[in-house]
Amino acid sequence: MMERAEDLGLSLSLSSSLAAPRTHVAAMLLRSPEKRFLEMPLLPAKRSEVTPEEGLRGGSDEEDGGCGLDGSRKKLRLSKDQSAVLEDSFREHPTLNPRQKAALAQQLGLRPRQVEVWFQNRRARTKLKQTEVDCEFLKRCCETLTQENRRLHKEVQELRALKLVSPHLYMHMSPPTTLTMCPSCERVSSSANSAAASSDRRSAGGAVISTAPAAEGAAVCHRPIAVRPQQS
DNA sequence: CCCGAGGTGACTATTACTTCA
DNA sequence: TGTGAAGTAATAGTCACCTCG
Repeated sequence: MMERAEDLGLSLSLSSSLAAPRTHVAAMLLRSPEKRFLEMPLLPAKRSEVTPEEGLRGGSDEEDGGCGLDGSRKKLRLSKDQSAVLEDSFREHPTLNPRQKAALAQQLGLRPRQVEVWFQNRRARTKLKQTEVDCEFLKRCCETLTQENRRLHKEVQELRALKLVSPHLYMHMSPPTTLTMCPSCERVSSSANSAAASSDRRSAGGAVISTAPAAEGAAVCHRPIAVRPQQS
């Protein structure tokens, strides 16, 4: 965009220290076909339409480029050391200001544009991964809630059946011990307290959760208003 | 040796924001 | 003070290359 890759005739090379085959990757780098373009003059990629003046202008990163003579995209593989430094830096601050970018580039023997691209990709891929994790988490939440909902529906049906068969027994039995949470006020209530809570509601007007079978399995908050005794 | 999947460097298009005339 | 153009940075989407099983 702003930083155009029209740096004609610039060769892409790792600094000598980084080129040392200390790692598997670096070693491979030196013997693989990639090596050929590490020393290859770079031309604009699909930007063959770049005008001569653009080509000479040179972007803010005048070391831009990255493609071979045939116009294909050629990739530099970062060494483990370089990646580690970039990772550390990313953990510290996921976005770089120009000075940090330049410093990192110098430290790693890369072009600022490469550092910039690395951070762009890192942000994008981190976000993507996080989205996947979130999605997975929400899926599990959904499954759990669906199961819980099913269970509550079943419970309601059983209670209704019981009420029809023997109302006397139903009147005197202790309520189910289900814990429920009001979706609106998020107060958790044990339904064993519901009877007391009902009377409580009448007297104090506080928000309570109705666990009456008629609630169709959904916890309903009879919340007139948060009428809690003010603590003076 | 071939092939597909996954990782990753590089690029383009788009959008949002800032600055300045 | 409001406004449009230009510049800049970030992001989304994609391509291309490479490695690995």
